[in-house]
Amino acid sequence: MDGNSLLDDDTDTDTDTDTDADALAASKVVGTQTLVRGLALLECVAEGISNVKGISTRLGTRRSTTHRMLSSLVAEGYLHHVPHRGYTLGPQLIRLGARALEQRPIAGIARRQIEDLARRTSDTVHLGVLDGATVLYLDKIPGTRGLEMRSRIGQQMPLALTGLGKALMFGLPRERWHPLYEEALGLASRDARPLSWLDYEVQLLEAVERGWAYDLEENELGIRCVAAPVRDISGGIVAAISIASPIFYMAEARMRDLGPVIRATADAISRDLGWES
Amino acid sequence: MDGNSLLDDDTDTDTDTDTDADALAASKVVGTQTLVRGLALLECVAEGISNVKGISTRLGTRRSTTHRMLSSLVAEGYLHHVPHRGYTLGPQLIRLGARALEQRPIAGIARRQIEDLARRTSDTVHLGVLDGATVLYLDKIPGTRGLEMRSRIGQQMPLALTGLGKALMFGLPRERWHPLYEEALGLASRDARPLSWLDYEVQLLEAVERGWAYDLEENELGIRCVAAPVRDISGGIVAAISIASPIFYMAEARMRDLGPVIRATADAISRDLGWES
DNA sequence: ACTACCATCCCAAATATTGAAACGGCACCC
DNA sequence: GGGTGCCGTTTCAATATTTGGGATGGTAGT
Repeated sequence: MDGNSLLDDDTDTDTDTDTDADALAASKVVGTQTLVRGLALLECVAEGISNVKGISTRLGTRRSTTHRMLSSLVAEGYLHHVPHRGYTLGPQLIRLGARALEQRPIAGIARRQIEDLARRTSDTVHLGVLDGATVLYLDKIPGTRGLEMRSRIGQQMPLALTGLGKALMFGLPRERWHPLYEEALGLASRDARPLSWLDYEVQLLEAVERGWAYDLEENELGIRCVAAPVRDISGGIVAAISIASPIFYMAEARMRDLGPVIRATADAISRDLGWES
Repeated sequence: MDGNSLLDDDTDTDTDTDTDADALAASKVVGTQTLVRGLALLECVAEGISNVKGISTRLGTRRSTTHRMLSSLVAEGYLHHVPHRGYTLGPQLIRLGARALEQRPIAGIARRQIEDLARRTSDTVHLGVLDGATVLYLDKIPGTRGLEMRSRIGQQMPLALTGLGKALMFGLPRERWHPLYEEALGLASRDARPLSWLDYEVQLLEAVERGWAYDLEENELGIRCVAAPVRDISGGIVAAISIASPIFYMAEARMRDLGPVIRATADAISRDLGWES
């Protein structure tokens, strides 16, 4: 589907027609081909391929074509161009990204609540939604403990290895859990916790029962978090929030205490979204 | 229904064939027409036009064409589609927006410094760059005084009416000041301060001399700020930072004291960018 | 029930895109 | 400093791609 799961094949290798690209593999584009190509180009640049040649080979288009598309993108502000230096994502994307965030009602509605939560706990609070096999951070209120977390709005993390992600998985059918677990292990940054699938499933079931999820350094070393799902009027899970902190401030006892707290905030947001009881 | 009559400054002198669209007026598109149309479509949705009909008339394309482009955009995650409800900007844009932010070296380099500044002053600190006649917020460290400002990363504000913007104007040729001032008055949210151009110019000149700029509630009522420009290795101004706070915490005396402080941080960032002396 | 409007699909016409070639220049590497 | 490779840009004929009218089935809202 949206599999842009390549890491960095980058330079060269191909010689003649077909290129290495999966771009052609997805030749059964949905609607307007040219448009899809242009978007692929954007993602190319997003991945850091900043030269014309690299982009051409990656997309399977000739130089002049690539150049023409690049011109449009630059003219519209979607890309920034430093003449003999390369292309980078432009200001228009920053703007649209911000707009996209604004258009999510959840982000606005939850703002107050999670700010309040962050203030009361002094910890970092995240708001995230499901996006494929990942969790997409929609908002972040930094903690006031001095130490900053690496997370950023707009970032993505493997679903199954974050507290936020686990809370989102509450709402998914159980048969999807295992594939997500596997995929997360693949996406996992460093040598992740060797938590077996059996243990994982048991823990997730317990979390569902309990109403909130824990993350014990599975995603980021030294960081623990507690997370709970947010529901909308239909009762479905549409987002999740989490409280995260360095392990030093997150003893097991505190995590247990935080459970009902985050649950309360999550439910409050849910009620703001029209959820009942 | 929902109007398609957005305010546009462009020359709408021609007007003959279809719709009011300026899209056709810009028929001298730079590169690939289809791509440009798709981007225009994105901005349409960004402005809140969420139905097919509205978009069609705005762009001057027929329904089937519009629909085809929308399909592509949805399939790639750039738009989100709720079947009989409309289109909204999608997660892909949130991602790319975040990436675009990351790709700006300034944002990363300045992070530490402005975090530090925010901590020391307890106020909100902004980082912004020039974008046309507006200032584009690249980063924001919220203050710890409880009161939150409305600003958000990715947002734009009229250049001439913000501290950040004035600091950015330091680097612009003086003949551009007046048009920017005029444009800002046009963009100004509410009935802004009736600061005459003459007074404005004098104050800006003083600010240049001084090395930092003030904003006395010109942009947001009840908010004052102090701002200073950031330079790169070429000596040109590439960004600006500001300290903002509710007027209660921003007596004139404090603003004067804050001048050298923000100047020091701005210069420190500049040095990190390669600026010398 | 009835009337919009929306979501989709099809296909011939023609428009807009493509890619090859070419040229001047900049950059980086010997 | 000379060489070499990539970049930026333009041209043009061939054609693949987009276009849009029309037609259908469905969903909301009245």
